[in-house]
Amino acid sequence: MKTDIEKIFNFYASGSVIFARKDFLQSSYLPDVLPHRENHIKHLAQILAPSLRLENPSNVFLYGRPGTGKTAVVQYVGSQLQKIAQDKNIPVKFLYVNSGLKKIADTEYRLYAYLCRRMGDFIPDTGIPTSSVFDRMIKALDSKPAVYILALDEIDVLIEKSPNTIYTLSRINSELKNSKLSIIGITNDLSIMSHLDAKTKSSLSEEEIIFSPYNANQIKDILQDRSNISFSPGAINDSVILLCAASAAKNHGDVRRAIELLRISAEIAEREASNKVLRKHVEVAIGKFNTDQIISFVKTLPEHQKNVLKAIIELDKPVVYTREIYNKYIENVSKIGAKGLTMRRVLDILGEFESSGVVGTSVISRGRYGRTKVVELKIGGNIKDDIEQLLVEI
DNA sequence: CTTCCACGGGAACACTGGGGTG
DNA sequence: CACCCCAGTGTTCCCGTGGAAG
Repeated sequence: MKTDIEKIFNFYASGSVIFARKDFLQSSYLPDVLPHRENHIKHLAQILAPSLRLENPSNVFLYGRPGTGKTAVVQYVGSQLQKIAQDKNIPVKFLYVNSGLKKIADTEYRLYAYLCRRMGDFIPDTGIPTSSVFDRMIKALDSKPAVYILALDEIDVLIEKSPNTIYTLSRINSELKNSKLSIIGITNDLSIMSHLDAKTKSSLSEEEIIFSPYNANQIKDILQDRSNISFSPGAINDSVILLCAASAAKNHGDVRRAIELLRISAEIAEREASNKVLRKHVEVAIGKFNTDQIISFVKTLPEHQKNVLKAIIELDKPVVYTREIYNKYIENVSKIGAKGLTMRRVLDILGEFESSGVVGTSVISRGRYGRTKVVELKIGGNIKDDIEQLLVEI
């Protein structure tokens, strides 16, 4: 026993034989080269270039599925622009904000407050009217003449929560006397624009760049590039990369997923004390990837949501109707003397489950017997047990 | 054509955690 | 200090509506 443990620790202590630079496989890592996105980079650079002559660049909208390089392209072009502006002493400021990040910039107030802070004006998390935060933001932006380029990642979150924010931002140049501001909107939700009025829509998307999913070959190239710098020589071979690429290509060409898959595979290999990553490690990683996602989702669910999910699982039928779920749910919670939520709320919770892929739903009309939602659990048999176990403890 | 029942949008509310002002 | 104002979240309440069985 003791020697086993010693073996494990010694193995890790002697350094990794697989990874050379593991941090290059982290999703936060921004590579110097973005293969197969040369045209997008050029296009965006052309749009933003006028800022270097202190002209206001067009607003741009970037569309594309997750993991198609939108964020990387924006950050890459933005940092290059910033660098050149700094060298030549031109007052161009590139501001990247992820407006999907909870509690940071996902509401009107928080976005303005965040921007103020970036500009050095401290704004508390709450307590001040939004309009005065807005005024302070304008003041900060206008304090010195500059061209600001504001990249709003996951802008769909913001649009959905408060279309008003986007409306205001798209008109902000009439409030600014000395400075100018252009917006880069980044989203993977193509339908989101329907929340906006025609004027705002056209002003925001003066230019549009579409990011189509990578195909398996392109993902392979990207993985190859990335593994050259991340792994020790010989630790990884083409067939492993191909397998990761194929799996990700099947999932809408999400390259982030491909890289993560590669990393997990390598971690599994390392844990098995193998000195190279093999196909079997990737196969394990693919399975682990899917289960891990659902399990961590269930783990972080609030109590009410857990109870609803529990009701669905306990009914144990291929498809269930809302009424059945609700009755079961009420039955369960009243057993522990709790009150339980309204039907209306449960309906919304089912909607939340659907958007996270745990269930599939569709609305049908059963004629005389009214309208109902058909709910189908999308959790496979093997993880279902794990999840039931998680839910028992509530 | 009627009838039924949940769907789903929207308003309103409660509550939390935090202002600024006198 | 007390007091009222502010934003955000999760919830309830209200209600018009879709659409196939009967």
